[in-house]
Amino acid sequence: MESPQERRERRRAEKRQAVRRVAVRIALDDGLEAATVEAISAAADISPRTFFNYFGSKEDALVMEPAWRPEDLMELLRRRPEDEPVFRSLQAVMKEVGVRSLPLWADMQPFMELQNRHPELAVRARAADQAKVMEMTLALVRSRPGARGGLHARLLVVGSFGAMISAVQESLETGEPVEELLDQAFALLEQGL
Amino acid sequence: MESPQERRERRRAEKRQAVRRVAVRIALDDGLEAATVEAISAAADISPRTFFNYFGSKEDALVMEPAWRPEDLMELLRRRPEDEPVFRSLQAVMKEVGVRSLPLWADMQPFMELQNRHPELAVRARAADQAKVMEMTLALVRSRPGARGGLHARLLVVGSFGAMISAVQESLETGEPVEELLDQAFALLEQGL
DNA sequence: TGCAAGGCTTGCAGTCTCTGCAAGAGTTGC
DNA sequence: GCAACTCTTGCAGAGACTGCAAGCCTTGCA
Repeated sequence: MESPQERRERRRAEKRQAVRRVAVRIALDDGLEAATVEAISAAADISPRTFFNYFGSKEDALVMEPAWRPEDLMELLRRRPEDEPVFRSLQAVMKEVGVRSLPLWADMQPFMELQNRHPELAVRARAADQAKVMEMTLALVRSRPGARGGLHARLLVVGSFGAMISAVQESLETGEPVEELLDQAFALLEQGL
Repeated sequence: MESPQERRERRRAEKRQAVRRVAVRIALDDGLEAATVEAISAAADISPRTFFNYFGSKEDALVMEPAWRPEDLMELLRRRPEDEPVFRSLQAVMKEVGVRSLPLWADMQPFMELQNRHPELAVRARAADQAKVMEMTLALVRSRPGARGGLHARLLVVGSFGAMISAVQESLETGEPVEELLDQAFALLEQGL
């Protein structure tokens, strides 16, 4: 049975996705500059004001629903055993995050197409979250026993996130399973490029 | 002797830096939301319209002058010998770029402070260039002989840029020389984290 | 010195993103 | 069927950004 609370959340999520689809379609068909908030909300049959109840910014509606919020990722990291090597923790969490994205990839071809045409979109839309989570991850890595200097910690973090993003993009492009690609990516990082 | 052309360019660059300083100072003293284009240009003694002759966006004025444009970096990469291993080419170019930044770091303490408080600023301001240059680098890496698959190429690119950024930030924080840190970073990438 | 060409600065008007507020409509719980 | 709650919307306003055209200033040259 579904509680009213859950019901509301589900319908909200569905509406978000519906608006996203409309927005991306407009951007693909008529160009990015045609995808104004006014145009999107008209096509999605909501008021412009309501658009901003669903999305914090216009760009938000033009990129894929994120599979994780910064807090989620940090929570996953903190739950890892204290004595696990940091590299393994990062690998495990990135894998979890990558796999968790899968169900959201149902109808993402248009998103990929838009991402190819305007690669700066995702970066801009997620800049704040990205920066935040990388900063927190860096702090966490440094606090772990066995930290090997500032530069090493930084490389661990940028490497891990880079590996995840690379694996995801490669998977989207070639169709290979993300999990394997993630393992390969981390193996490359571990053993050297 | 200085040609009139050069003279104009120099004065333009000086003015850019002057406006930058003013903008960052306001953001640090009164908060980011107080740093409106109107406030900045008033403090810099130019009209708001002129502000946009110098900067493509407000955020542009709040981050450090970039040491390279995408074309510069690609040019550096293309000039590398054809038979050099890609990894070495990337290492050499990133080193060149890192070192070239040095003269621009004369009075960057305020920029660092702002960057610490709002880490998303630089990402957002440089998103388009960053995305563009990484895409082009990826294409170039893939076209080089000895390419080892899509995932490997992606990791080379994100790893190289990550190494450069990590080394620069670490150097800014600890005062260690960038060149050494860059070598260390690439050694870590090469031999494994 | 004086003038023509080209660059720089500016104001203006307009578009677009985004926000706070408050009114109204629809839902839910009892 | 009423009270509390949530959701949608309009409105007004701030702030980023752009194209255009007028005026100013510098530079090159006679």
